[in-house]
Amino acid sequence: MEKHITTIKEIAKQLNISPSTVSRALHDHKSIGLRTKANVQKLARELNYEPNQTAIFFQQRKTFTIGVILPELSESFFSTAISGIEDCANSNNYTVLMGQSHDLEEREKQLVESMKNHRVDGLIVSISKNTTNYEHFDSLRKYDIPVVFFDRIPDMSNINYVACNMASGTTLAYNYLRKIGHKTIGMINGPMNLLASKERLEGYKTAMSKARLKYDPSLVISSDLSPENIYKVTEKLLSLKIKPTAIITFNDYVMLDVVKAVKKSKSSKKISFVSYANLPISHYSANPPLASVEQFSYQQGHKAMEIMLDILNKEKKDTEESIFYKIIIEPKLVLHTKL
Amino acid sequence: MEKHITTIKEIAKQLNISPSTVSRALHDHKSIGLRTKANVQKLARELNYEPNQTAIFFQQRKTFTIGVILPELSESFFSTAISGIEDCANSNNYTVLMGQSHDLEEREKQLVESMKNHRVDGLIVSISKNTTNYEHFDSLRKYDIPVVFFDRIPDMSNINYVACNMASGTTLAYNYLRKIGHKTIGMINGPMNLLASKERLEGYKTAMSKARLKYDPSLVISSDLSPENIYKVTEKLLSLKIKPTAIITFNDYVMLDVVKAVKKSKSSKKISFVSYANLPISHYSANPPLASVEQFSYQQGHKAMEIMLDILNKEKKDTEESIFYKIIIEPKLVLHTKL
DNA sequence: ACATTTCACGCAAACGTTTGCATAGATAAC
DNA sequence: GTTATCTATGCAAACGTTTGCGTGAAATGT
Repeated sequence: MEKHITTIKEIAKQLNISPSTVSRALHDHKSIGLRTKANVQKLARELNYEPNQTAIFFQQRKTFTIGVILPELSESFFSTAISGIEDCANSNNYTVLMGQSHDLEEREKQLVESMKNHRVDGLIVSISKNTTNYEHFDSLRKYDIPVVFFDRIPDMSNINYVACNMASGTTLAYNYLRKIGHKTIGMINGPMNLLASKERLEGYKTAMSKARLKYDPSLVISSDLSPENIYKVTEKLLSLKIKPTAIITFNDYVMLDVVKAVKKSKSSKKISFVSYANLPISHYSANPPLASVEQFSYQQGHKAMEIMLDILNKEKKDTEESIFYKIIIEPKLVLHTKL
Repeated sequence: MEKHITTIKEIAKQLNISPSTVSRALHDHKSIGLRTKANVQKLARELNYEPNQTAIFFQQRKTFTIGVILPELSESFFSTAISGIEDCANSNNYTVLMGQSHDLEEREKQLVESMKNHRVDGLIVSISKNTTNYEHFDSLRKYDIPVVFFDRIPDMSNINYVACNMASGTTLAYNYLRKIGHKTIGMINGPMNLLASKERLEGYKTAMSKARLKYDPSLVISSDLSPENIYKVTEKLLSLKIKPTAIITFNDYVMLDVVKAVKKSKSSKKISFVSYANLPISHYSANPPLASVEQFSYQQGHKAMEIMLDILNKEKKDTEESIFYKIIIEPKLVLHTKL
């Protein structure tokens, strides 16, 4: 393995032709003679020529790279989602540049900056839960870098996104619990600055009003998703005069903490759970949810990337019509059978 | 937001100085006068100058990008590991280019190729379990792209790697099970072409020989990790004359399938498990393992990146001594208390 | 006052590839 | 035989940045 790196120039020199001819020959350009084309391709193979992408990226002002920023890779929802993104990207010859914000706005900002400087062709983002300001995404417009949000999306109208309809998911969950006999159904929600929390609440209310029931605010409690806080709000829920017999939890991680809290409280009654599937094996757990709202994380990621490709291809044709893609994925209620 | 992108050349023209001076001024080069330095920096800020990394990458033959290839992002072991990689990379101004092989050798090859063309500065790899040939990594030497393997490492000597000592982990597991009274301890291992499987077997044997026990091969069965196969080998293990009262499983995913199989078999005896922690919440499961061998995935990823940085910095000094980093992380046995 | 050093900056090449335009020769059209 | 068309190729610029080398001018030394 000689350490020499073959360039177009060298091939040109060896064949006594110009670099442009070599370049065109390698691209199978029609204006190159069959003879030279064959010669070039043969020599390229012999010398083990490999195009220098960094040069091409620079020259073409296109990197075939998509930036992905998400809160936490170790959260299974996101790792599954990025898996979908990567699969779609890869089969379209794009690669994925990745960064985690760890739910810090500052870090998210830095990552956007970094991605921008890397000249990614597009950015797919699930925003940090602590992000309140979205200005750092504005600067991307200058470079024509489109942004597609998924799952955790900012509350703005002029954006592309793909997300799951948490409202209808919650309605499904509520209706299911009623159907199997529960009368008092509580909910431990997330922080209200998240759209996802608002939607859950909305779905909860919708289900009740459709069933002509009166909404009792004390049955729905917001938490900041920290274990301590979840413990506190669970106690609060269990101390109500009319205790819930079933609880809808913001997600599986929350459920696990709620289960713990319930155990500690030594509540005599058995409480049923419905959760949102962040964890692939939540139904293996000791006190599994009766059902989970499936959010199709892989599909969300995949779809986000599809949208991105669409946008990038549209851009080429320079149709300056700013249409925003807003894809809503309908969640499904998955019933868990006992093992 | 005007769509104009400021370059060094423009700053130069506006100030009537040369681009080289601007470049140096922005880099705080000592040979630039304080006056001009200030002027340049002021104008750069005003015009919102942002360096074009693609140009820099090209010029410097350095991309500050690390490629990461691993089998499956949705496996929590790997998503946690890449989280560690990314954190370390990010705090050292590197970004991460990511690809999953889905355990396919062909795909892995393509990814290596792609990463090479992207001119990543280094490559961190956990090889696909179906990879038998490692030649595709050779071509990286030509570009001086160092490779660091982690967790799933090829059986070669001239490589850098960081991995967990599965042998001693298994010994720990075995000894623990003996200590709490188990006499017949089975193991459901992975495919023997994986080093990890060999090590587990080795650790199993070591534990036995240290305890002056005779190794019974029928108690240790290899599986190909597919649910069907796991089901089959579990049945085989349960049909032995002297049935195991405890089973060490290759990892948590395997354990879940084994638990299922045991349930189906309606074996009267309760079987205890010890597993290797791939899943963060395996101990929440209905039939949780008594203990898990903690593999420190985050730390493995982080360490792999640290090694990479070390190699890249050494390279700069051009010391042509090829030393290979071989980092072994000692696993820990984590005992699970019942919820 | 002259030699020498230091300072502050500019010139130009280089990194590898692509592409619009020009052109020499060949072929075809009339 | 002249003009028009086509084929196959080369030239040179461009993408934005960095850097070795050169050079006037100012500062320092004697």
